[in-house]
Amino acid sequence: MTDKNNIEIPEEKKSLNFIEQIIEEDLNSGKHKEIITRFPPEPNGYLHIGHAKSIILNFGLGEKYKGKTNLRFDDTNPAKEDTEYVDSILEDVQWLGFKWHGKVHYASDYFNQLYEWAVKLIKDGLAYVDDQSGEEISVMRGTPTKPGTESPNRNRTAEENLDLFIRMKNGDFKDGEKVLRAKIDMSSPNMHMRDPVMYRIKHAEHHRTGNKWCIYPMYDFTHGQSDYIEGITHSICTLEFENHRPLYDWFMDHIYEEGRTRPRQIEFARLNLSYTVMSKRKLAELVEEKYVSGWNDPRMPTISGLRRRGYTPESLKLFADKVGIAKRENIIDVGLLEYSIREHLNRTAQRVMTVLNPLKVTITNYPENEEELLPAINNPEDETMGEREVPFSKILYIEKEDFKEVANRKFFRLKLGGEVRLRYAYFIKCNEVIKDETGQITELLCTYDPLSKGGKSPDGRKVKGTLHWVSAKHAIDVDIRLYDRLFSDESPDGHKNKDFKEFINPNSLTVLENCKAEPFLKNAKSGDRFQFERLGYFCVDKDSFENKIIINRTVPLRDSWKNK
RNA sequence: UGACCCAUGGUGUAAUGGUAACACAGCUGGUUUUGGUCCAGCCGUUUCAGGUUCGAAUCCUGGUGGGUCAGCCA
Repeated sequence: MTDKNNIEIPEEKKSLNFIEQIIEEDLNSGKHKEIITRFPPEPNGYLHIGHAKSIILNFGLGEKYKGKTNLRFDDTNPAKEDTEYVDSILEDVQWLGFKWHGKVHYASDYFNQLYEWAVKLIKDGLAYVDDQSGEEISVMRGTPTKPGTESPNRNRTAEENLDLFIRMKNGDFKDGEKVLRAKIDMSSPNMHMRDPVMYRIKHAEHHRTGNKWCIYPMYDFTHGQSDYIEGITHSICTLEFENHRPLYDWFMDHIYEEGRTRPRQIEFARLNLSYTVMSKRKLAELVEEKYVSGWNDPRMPTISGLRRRGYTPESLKLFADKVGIAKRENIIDVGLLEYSIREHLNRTAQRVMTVLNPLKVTITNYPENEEELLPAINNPEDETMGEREVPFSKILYIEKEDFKEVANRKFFRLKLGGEVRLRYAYFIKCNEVIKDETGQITELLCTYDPLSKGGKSPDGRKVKGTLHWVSAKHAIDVDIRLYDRLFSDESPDGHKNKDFKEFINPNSLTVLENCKAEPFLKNAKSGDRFQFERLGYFCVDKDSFENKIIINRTVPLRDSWKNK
């Protein structure tokens, strides 16, 4: 490699994360010819950006290593699950641009097989039916530092256990009356190994199996086996399942058949984002208590919320890439997410001029009924997007905050007696300020320099500021929703004795009505994204109707002018 | 007073025993018909203490700090 005669430039190899390293080892060693991963949501809520990280990881690995990725619903708890969530999850995964291999899988598809494995474990003396109440079981389990106590039912014969289990299945018992437990070790230092419950009785209707079953397997007795059935090679989950891995392996040890693919569980750190909460329970609370308009409120960190806010699938992939994969607990600065959407939209978004808080400007030396069309660049980062024409006339709107009667030299926008450029139009100079009785500025009287058409100075004189503007006569009215972070605290659920809702930002939504937009926006459709010059990236909301366009601000432009 | 896991700039992620790299944030400055973009520079004696080694962010031991586990949730 360091041979001086060797003129080969070593390939710049992007470093692998620890999961990719494991996969490459497994592929190189021949342990697996092909990898199969899976994304296994429980359909009991909407997906959030943390799930997006997991989806991108699992499907990304499948693509990178030319393997497969399954989508499997972990639907073993009929009390909490619903097809509404199934539908939203399907939509979100597809929106992110991923295609699962084959059909959609459901853990409930495996209930028969799971039942048979349970019977096998009973016959092998590795599982027993326990009559104790939930509370008794809990007490008998001990604590992390004190070993548990064995159940009085622990040494029933296989025959008795089998009979009882069949009767559980047949509906002979009420909810909670009996459970099936694995017979492992009540004194294990790992709580999960203290005879974990495998099956519980729930007389509830399941969203897919209806009333066929009244016993349902627990997560631990379902997940690994589902992986096994599907031939999953790498079962990737978050850190809190680390302590479950010995149990995952224990069940696998007792059902595994030589020659089949044996799945391996690998854990990575879940995503945490600053200034928001990520748990399904807390997000549901925000929805139920109407702090937001729904799961897809643009302030929510849900995939559907981000989508409505204007985030693109590409931006979330860019974000996931920057965030990386590791085992360290983390809180990612929400600024990184914002950077990611700017990065994508800067390259792709149509530019347009819109005035949020209009201030009337009359060009006193511009002919009364004259109007002209001025060419404007659609995206300076992408020539192929071409140009459009923007109408100019005597009466215009500029942004209120772009004018100050008097200001220091750091303020290089419009001031009384000062000159600025109107983007793609002319240089204008402000000569007079008109105010109402209360002293509020209502109008500016300006003159333009006809020779500066297009914004180029004819005599080489410079202006420091360039403003966006809209012709009053041609402007269309739009309503704009400005969003700020939902919480005012960096880690709203990180305070011991405080409810996360105490940190809700009361100003997370500002609605501006009758903003003035360039006519180009007339035909904008729900979901269209734009850069409003000098302001930020915006996305047309689905709430828009016939003749009123409603627009969400996705994210402001970076602003290095932090005077004010 | 258990088991398992983690520890590198403000925030994340690399460096796989051989000069601590990249991104974001922040701060300077340059370019610019968006105070955007783009470009350049600045910003860490790798949690501590020992040990192994010619050489340690990396391996070993111990400490400290943090996380997870006591659902018939996933």
